[in-house]
Amino acid sequence: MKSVVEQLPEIQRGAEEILVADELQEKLKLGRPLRIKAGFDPTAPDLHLGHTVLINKMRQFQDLGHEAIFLIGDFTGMIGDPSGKNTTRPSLSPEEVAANAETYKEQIFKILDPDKTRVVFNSEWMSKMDAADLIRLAARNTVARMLERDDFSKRYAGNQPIAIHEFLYPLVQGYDSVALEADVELGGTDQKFNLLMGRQLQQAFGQQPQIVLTMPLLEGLDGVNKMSKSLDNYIGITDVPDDMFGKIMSISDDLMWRYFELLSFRPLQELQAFRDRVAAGDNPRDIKFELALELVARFHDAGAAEQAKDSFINRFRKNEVPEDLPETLLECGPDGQMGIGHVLQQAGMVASTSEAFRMIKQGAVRIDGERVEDRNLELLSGAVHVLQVGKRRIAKITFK
RNA sequence: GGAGGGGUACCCAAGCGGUCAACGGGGGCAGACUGUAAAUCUGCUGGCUCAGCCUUCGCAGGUUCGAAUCCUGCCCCCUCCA
Repeated sequence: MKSVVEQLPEIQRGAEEILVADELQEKLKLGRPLRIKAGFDPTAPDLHLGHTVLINKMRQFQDLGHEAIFLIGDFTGMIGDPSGKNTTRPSLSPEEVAANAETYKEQIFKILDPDKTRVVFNSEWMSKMDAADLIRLAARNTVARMLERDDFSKRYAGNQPIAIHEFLYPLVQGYDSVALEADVELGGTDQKFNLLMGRQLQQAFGQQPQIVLTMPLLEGLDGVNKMSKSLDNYIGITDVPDDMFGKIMSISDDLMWRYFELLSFRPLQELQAFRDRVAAGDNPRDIKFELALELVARFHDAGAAEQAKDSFINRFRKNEVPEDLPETLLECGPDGQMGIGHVLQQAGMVASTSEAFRMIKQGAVRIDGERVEDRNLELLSGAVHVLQVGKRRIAKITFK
């Protein structure tokens, strides 16, 4: 195991806050593997790069010889995290939870070492807790303390309802740390309150309090809002290589540096070297290629990454049509033809035929590279065409 | 329980009898310019069998030649009082 002095800077990389840093040093000095806990919601097994900021940090701890505990909050999921705007969530059946857990494993083990990862469910201990236990747990805290929390206090001040069970969420999450005897808990900055609750409860239960390490929330493709599926500004870790590569290339230059910091495994000196190159006049696009290559290789492999880069260059720099297009088969009517509006709509390239006509009017639609001017264009059965709407939507369509 | 204010398209927000498929802003999409970057300019942003037609302004009725706009009932939200 590396020395404390070697470990510290790596642990601090990208971290927003470490509470309390001195205590972390003390724990590291123990020289034993620390138990690193991070909790995940059981309802969203489709991970995107935003989630991986945390998982990367777990991986880093693993590499330093510590034990990563991937906690699936199947019990907490029944409550619904009050952090942010969420109000209620559907409760999941045990089968659904199990299925989601499998999906999680498939995805996280692209980053984490399966042999060094413990996957646990908090229903394991929470479902054994009876009402009396729960009341004792609740007695460890006060309403005033709960109201310190930002979203609660805002809602309270703004006359928004706060259901009593929402107070239980931080308590349960905190109790997870007690049950696991966690040494460190990782979470997004929005989780700070919940993470600190773990410290408090551990102390109440006579344990050494865990270290809280918060990571920033990664901005999505728009560069403003946090990455999330509902805002459709995400890069899914199961995205196919071409999509993933393309999405990374579409982020702004400013955002690129942020992604490098939080997503890349490159040493900090290398990142500085990239900045120097751009400052010296290099095209930031070429640096962005490096980022895209690294990330696509992580979730697929190096060959796929190179291929994605080639097809990106062919498509957007040389304006060629990519080789492996999504193919669609459409069936023409009895008259053996189909209007362009319907084609685009049925191929899922536009939401409605109205939108299709709008796109044509704006010069966004191309067939086999030729811009479509006539909205009454009919395509004949037996034909095969490559259709494009704008720069990003493209498909090969066979007419039957 | 009482008094007042409000529910308009993805979001904010005008409109208060016809000229409203509904001003304006945000967001999004598209075109130009580029590096599928940023910035900028332009256009679009309910649906359809698309030079026309159909359905939208919390819900259900009503008045009227004509309603998002007026009337009645209902639902929901906010503010103040108890």
